[in-house]
Amino acid sequence: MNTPSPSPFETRVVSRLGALAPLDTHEWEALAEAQLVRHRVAAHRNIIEEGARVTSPRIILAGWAGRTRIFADGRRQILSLLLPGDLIGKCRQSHPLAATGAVALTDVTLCPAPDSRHAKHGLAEAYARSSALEEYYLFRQIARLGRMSAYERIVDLLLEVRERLGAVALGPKDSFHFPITQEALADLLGLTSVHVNRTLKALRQDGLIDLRSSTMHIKDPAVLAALVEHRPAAVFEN
Amino acid sequence: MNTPSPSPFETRVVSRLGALAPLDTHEWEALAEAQLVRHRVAAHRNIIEEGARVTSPRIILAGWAGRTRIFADGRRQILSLLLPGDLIGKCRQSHPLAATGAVALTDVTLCPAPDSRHAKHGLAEAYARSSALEEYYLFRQIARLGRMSAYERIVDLLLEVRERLGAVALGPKDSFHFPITQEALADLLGLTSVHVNRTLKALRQDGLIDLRSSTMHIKDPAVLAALVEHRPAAVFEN
DNA sequence: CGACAAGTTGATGTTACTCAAAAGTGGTGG
DNA sequence: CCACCACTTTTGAGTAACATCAACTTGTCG
Repeated sequence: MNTPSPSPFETRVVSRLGALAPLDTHEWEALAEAQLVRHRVAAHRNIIEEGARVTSPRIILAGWAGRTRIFADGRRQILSLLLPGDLIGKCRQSHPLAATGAVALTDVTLCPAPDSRHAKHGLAEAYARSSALEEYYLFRQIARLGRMSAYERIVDLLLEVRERLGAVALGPKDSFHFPITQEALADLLGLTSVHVNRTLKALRQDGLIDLRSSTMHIKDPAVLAALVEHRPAAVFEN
Repeated sequence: MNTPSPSPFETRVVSRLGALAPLDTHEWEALAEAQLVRHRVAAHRNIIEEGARVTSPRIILAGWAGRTRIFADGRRQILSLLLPGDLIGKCRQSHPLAATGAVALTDVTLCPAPDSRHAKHGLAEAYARSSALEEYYLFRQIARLGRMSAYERIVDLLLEVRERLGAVALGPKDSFHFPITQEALADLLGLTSVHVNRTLKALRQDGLIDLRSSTMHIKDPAVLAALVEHRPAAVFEN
């Protein structure tokens, strides 16, 4: 459960927060220290049970997770994707009403998120911005599910993941690790895994992507972006 | 643009905030005063343009509105419903990144939302809770779009509206004013207006609802709730 | 090498979309 | 009060997108 020192990769992950707002040395230290207390969750395991009491806030150091809503008959909707650097467990709202579950889509490593109340303004600011971004992606997810075809949904999601990972873990030449199963992808995009499979095949045949052994390579981001009229990341000033 | 005194109805609307958190007399006064400055937006008109600069926060006194995302080819997705008593324009997050548009689905009356910074803790608390609720409904909207049939989507939405209006404007015997067009309903639920029409017909034939001249009557809420395994409003303890 | 999860493919069924037109509704001005 | 208009609702017929069911194949890991 504990590992001596954070890897450079994970340090980079936590620094996503630093990119969201300037942090002072005290806050950087708090983050570095937080990383020493790791917690791992195996793929397919729940990180938070749906309807559970509020847990203390955590940061995802590695792996992909998702907020989930499970139906009584077994249907599952992944409400939103949680990627390395994302906060989970909601520092954000004093009233964590939205008791959704969270599941590890791959093996996931977590660490506690430093309390922003004991910190300077910077960390609280970073959390607030992270939360604002999260809301932006929720709206995007709604538009995707409500008004896009299967083909467009996948394209739009790929662009979103690329954008979100960009700050953290983008590989060379627009390729990145894409470890999610087609089953999970289906639950995220409101489709069946069979249809996801066929649609990915179509994307490959159209020469838009190259997906092999969990590595996604986007051949031409601009072409994808045009398909879903994607405006490059709503940049926020200040 | 100004009307002398708030009607009892609208007073009741603003009091939704009072139901979310206890307010002191000073805050009640601020709310009462805010209502004197009205602003009307006709149906189909935009309240906020998509991508516009942040506007000052407002409260919906009357009418229905919706956050929107418009696609270049004309497709429209209503991201969320904004009902009387709801806040619009986001007091909530210091970083209003999510620059969605907002459209009046019916004639809408607005008033400015009192600044919570000048107020006691109560008002800020009420805003925070309102915002937490909003997030809850966003998650619900995602689950609806991603994993429910047209029939279920409408049922689930009706229960949500009933629940949200309940605090404010529920008529006698589970009937309430339901002024939204089938076109707007379609854009909200990710369907076409034709299919919404047919599905409403099915709901009527199944004896679940009675919808005449914009008045929705739910015959047996429990039956509807069973159809979508609806748990009665996530009540939040202090 | 065996076992199990994940990916792939085919055949068929269903839900929801599209196009098109008719019928209802409410508001406005003569 | 009626005639007209625009908007909304309703209905029909044909189609496309996606789901379902059921194999079979390919990886992965012990």
